[in-house]
Amino acid sequence: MPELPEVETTKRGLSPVLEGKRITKVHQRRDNIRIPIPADFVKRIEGHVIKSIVRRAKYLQMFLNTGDAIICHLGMSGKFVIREKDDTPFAKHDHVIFETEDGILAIYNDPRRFGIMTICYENELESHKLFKDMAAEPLGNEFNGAYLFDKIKSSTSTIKALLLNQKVVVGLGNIYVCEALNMAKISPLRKGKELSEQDTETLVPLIRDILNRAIEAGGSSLKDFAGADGDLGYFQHQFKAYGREGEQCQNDGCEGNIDRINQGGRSTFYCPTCQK
DNA sequence: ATGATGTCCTGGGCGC
DNA sequence: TGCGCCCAGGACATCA
Repeated sequence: MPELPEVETTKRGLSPVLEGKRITKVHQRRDNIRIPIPADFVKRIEGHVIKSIVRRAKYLQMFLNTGDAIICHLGMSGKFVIREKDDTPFAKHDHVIFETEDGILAIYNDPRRFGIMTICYENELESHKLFKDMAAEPLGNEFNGAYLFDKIKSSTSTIKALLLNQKVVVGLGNIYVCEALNMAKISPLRKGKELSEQDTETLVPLIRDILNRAIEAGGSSLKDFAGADGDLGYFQHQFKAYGREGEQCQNDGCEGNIDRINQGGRSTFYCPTCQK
């Protein structure tokens, strides 16, 4: 389930393979993923050079020397696989493949097709409907306790829903929201307007901390990349609350157990004993 | 305007 | 063994 750290890791894995490289061939094997792939997608990329790759929220933006930007979202099951070009046939869910001038394949594979692959002019990115309403990056300077407090202080939505809302802060998904709230000892059931500025001052550094540690774990996974199977962005990571229903809470001195509840059709894992 | 719910999609796990 | 059911989940669309 790619959230910010997985997308960042994917970006760091793609950069050395694609940046500065000419894309000699694009294999587009479907018309759509979650939304249609533009009809001129292949034509606008083939023969051109990827200047740089940037992560924004859970999106990758690949800037071409033509002034176009490829926009890519991994959805929930999307990933890039890197391998040298050979005779191996493409797999069932290999939807888009970028082939570089030096014979490397960057394969976008996405079984559940919740991802996005599209393209737009670089100078229209900021006003693009996918990006125009986005909140601050959680690892950027703009995101601090006061920022978060201001975004949620009058909301009757739960803090769980608010942290998942990309207009409040981007990049967080179900897993890291559960983890951050557990570490902050804040109940996912509390409404935004019930949090104090002290609460948000506690929460923000913990969000940054868990994201940074996950990115670090992702970076370690890339070091072994040459010997691995070529899958970018997915790595071993231990969570303290997520997926640990029935296990003891790991917070210092807490003897409660992790519970699993349903919020908005999604599972929330939290400790009712210490998360108030 | 805000918040809650529905929707898309496939593979894996489970119960019978 | 196989069938059907449910679940995972990001973000937009739609409804109240």
